[in-house]
Amino acid sequence: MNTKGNKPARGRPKTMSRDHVLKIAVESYWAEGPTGVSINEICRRAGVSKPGIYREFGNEDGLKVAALQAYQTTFLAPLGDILTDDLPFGQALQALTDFVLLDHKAHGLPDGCLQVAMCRSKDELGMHARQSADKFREQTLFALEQWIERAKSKGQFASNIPSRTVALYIDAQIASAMELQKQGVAQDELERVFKLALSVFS
Amino acid sequence: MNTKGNKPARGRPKTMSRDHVLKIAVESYWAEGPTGVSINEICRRAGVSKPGIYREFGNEDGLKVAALQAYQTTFLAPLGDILTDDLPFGQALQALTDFVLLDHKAHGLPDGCLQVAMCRSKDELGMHARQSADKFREQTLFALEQWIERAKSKGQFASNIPSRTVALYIDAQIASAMELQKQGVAQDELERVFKLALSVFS
DNA sequence: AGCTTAAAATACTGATGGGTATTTATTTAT
DNA sequence: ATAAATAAATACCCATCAGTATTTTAAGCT
Repeated sequence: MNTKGNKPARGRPKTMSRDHVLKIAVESYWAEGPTGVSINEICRRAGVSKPGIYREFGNEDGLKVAALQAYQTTFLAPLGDILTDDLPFGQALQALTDFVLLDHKAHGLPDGCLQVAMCRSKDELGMHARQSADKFREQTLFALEQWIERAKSKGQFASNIPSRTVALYIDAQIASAMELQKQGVAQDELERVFKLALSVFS
Repeated sequence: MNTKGNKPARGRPKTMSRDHVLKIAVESYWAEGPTGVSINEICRRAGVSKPGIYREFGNEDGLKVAALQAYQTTFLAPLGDILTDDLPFGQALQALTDFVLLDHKAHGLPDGCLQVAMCRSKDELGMHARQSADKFREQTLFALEQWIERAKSKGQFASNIPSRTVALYIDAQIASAMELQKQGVAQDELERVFKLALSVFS
């Protein structure tokens, strides 16, 4: 909430930057998996003491929740926008393709998707991180579903396949594409695969 | 190789069953992930001492290799058969669907796919387990590719999409379906999603 | 200056991890 | 009987983990 907002009346001034720690945590969990990095290691990388982390985030679960939410708002917001912007269906599909083909390596960011990774390693996570991941997944599936519903009602999606089914399918295609990216599949190959996946709609 | 084949001339007779330990290991890694269960825990579950495991499998990496290979031959062989049986394309697609829709829970087995899980947690694995997972993945992609090539040459697959692209796509659909199963998605919903995925070929 | 407040850093705890040294038990060969 | 061989079981080693108690440092307040 406040990284700098209200300075307390007295006491030793805070030197640890919550945002800096979060950035390190997001990139670490993103690159190495939510269970692949320890708090000790994150402390080392962020140049911060362990009690500092615990004062700021409570416990490991709290850090993971904060990292996941930071990831969601920073890197997954564009996806939500595409689905709620009410674009013509074909245009939205193109935007989806662009989103998926974003070359993270070019921006110095890991491949893959932290949200997907958290969902997958659900049972090695704390309660709150699990809940946060589940909730976001639900919201995304719902947004996909509503988007398909709208496309149907606008006559841009001619099919009697249940919207929920289509939502699950598209969600899976996005996750798969990001997985392929992580595996090092070339961008043009990735594009062919994803466009093949979307070709079910034409 | 030999669980009982050659009995050594002398020494205390072996009581530990390699197959029993492997069965426990496969199910444990399958259900909880290749990094989600420790050797200590597998010892407990198998009712076997730790040095016993190390005598039999060398180290953790060796146990994972053995478990993965047991999984591959036991549960993934049918997939390979479908691809090499030279069935008519439509029939092979149906067999693929049946394979994916196998209800593991009904057989008391975990959902998801250990092979896929191993590939995904590659960088938390030992060298040999990683190599074994990679190799099997390559073989599967190659089998898929050849299968598509054959369908093309038989005129049952009319498209100019590269076979490698199609192979990556189908591989992703199988993995996605197993992931959905693990998430508890209903069988009929799963079937709709998978058939939607395969509808790109008709 | 001295007191209070709060964060930083160090050092610790107990549990668990992978892996192993050592001892004990059970067999065959002499 | 005893020695050799081999597996089983116990007990251990050291690293690392999540989490915490304790002390030190740096500020404001009086």
